[in-house]
Amino acid sequence: MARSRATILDIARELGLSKTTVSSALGGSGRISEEKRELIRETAKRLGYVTNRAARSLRVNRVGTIGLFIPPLARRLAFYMDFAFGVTEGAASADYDVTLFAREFTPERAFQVDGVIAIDPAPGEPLVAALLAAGIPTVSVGRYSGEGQDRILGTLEAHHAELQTSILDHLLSRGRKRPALLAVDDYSSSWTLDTRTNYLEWCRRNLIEPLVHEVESNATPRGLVAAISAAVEGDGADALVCGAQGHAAQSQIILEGRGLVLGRDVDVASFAGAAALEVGNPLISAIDLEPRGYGEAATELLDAVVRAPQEAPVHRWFEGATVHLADGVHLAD
Amino acid sequence: MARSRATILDIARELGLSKTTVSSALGGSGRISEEKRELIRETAKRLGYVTNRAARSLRVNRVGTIGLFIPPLARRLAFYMDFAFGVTEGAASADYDVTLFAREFTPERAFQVDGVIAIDPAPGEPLVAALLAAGIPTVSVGRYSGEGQDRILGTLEAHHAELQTSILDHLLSRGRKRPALLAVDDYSSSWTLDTRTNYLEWCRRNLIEPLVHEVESNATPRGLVAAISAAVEGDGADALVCGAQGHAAQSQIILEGRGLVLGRDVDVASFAGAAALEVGNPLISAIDLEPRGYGEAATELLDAVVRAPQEAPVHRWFEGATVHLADGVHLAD
DNA sequence: GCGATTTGCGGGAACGTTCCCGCAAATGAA
DNA sequence: TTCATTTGCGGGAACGTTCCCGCAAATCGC
Repeated sequence: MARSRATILDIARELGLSKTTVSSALGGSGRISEEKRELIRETAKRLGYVTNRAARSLRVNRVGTIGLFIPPLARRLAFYMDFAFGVTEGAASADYDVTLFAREFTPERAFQVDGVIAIDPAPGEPLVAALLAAGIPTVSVGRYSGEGQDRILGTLEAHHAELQTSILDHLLSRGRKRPALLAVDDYSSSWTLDTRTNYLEWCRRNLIEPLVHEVESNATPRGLVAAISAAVEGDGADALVCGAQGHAAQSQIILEGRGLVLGRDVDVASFAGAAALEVGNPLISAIDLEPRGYGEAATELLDAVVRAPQEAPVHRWFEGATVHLADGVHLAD
Repeated sequence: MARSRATILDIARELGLSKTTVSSALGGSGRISEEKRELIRETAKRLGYVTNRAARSLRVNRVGTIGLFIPPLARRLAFYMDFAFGVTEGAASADYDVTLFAREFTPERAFQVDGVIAIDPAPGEPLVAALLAAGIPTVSVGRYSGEGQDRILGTLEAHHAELQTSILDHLLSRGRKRPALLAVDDYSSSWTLDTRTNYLEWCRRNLIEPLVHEVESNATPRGLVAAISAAVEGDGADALVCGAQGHAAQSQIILEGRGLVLGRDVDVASFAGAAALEVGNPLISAIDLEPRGYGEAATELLDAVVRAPQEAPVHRWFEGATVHLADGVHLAD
């Protein structure tokens, strides 16, 4: 496509100025009279000028692109999709584009990025290890452990443990003494792993018998039905805590189909509430992880550590995640 | 990040050759002795050389990146996520990176891409219109109609109508005379619109009373339950055809919760089967849209029309989508 | 009114590639 | 041997920016 765009030189010629003047007028730097600057801006617009990023990149040694890594098994989840578009939005305001990482990362076929965001990488995730080994500035969302972890420039974390604990505490305060965890068997995301240990830890602290039921991450509805039966009928669980987006909503359907009333006969909660489906659902307690804001925050962190390199790795908390508690009917104790 | 990578000149100096020689050895062009070419390749690897895409782009006037547009309301659907990674994979083998389009496209803040893939754009979608107006090479997956539609370089289509018809025919052949459509109210994707008209058309041809029930695209489970009740109990539907990924699986749960047996009392089908959940589910008839392959095919089409510009717009069919029919129990007529 | 500083702008090099051309040496045909 | 062709490689320019520096003219301090 030989679409020859107007260059800075075209503008300069048009106005009888030099490219230096035009460049600094457009870039905001340099000492230019305000009237001339405005004139240059106008003609740039008129000629349909758009700055050639390749040329700029070459000169300033900065690509203007950040890479995004999402764990393969997690890619289909709406949460990560929302996160991705959050990153894209944050990136846009910092003048980055976002490239999706799918293929392998090898020295020969390296992506050309200023940095990358890796969300919930499993311990030792090969792609992240390769990035770190290659010295690509990398920020992790959720802790990364494994090969090269000391080369991570920054980590963004949400208060997963506290939020999850507050949900469990709420259930307990409502008199639910047998909350079961419906966990998924996806170990490619660190979040899944952390969730489980946090639940077990909470049970230990509160002297509550842990009831963990595993659901295949891409199981048929049957699998969920079986897990719920095992929990409610088998174990006598009085509350269901779901570790995957959408599972709480599906649980609601299943339980109501059996004539149970949510908030009275049984409580349902989600550690990763899907928008509308679970977050905002008055019968379900759910953590709203605010994926878009999370993504934007990740971009800000990456931008910060890339711009102003720090001695030590930077750690930041993401404060946007919130918990929505369903009150249900008052339970007599 | 002042990570100074090895350049072509470093290799040239190291071997006492000229940059031209090194460049053509690495690029595969030019007349070079095979031994020298191998030597150059080795030292390139040894020095950790990776070609600077900015410099190349500047020289050859090609960016090496394609943009991907997904309708805002559809972004959260797993189908589009899979499609996106299909595109990314196809792009990788053609040596492209993939940039996600989230922000506006304006002449001043233009993305720097060689072309873009727009999937299921609604008629007149503003971003697509802007791209076409700016002369960005654009390929549409699913027909695009509206402003600038004649500037579309290529269109990739799946046999949605035929596949959907074959599902409806199958239901009919099993004696289901009152199949209801559970449609979603998302009009930002052309696929949704086409699905509905195709269903109505089929009903007209087969003298069957159309039963359309609308579900909010991000409704709570309650909404789906209500729609199903209205269809099955209200309208006496004997089959449910779902127009959104995941709805068939949820329908299964709801119906089984009511003691109905799928394939005997009622049939369930999906026009957009979710992997594992619906496609491969022996009780549900589902169209497997093969999103990954679809994405790869889209990349191939874009690459083709960008490389070798055609006179007329190119139209291609995607043959990868398949339909999986659930037999259920034999129904006496 | 005179030197010092500031303002407004331009020249030129550099970023790392690719590609056109040129030129010597090697090879071929006669 | 002689001339034509091929082979192997290098010089140099160009892609569009940015940025360092230089240099007049204008402004300022006293």
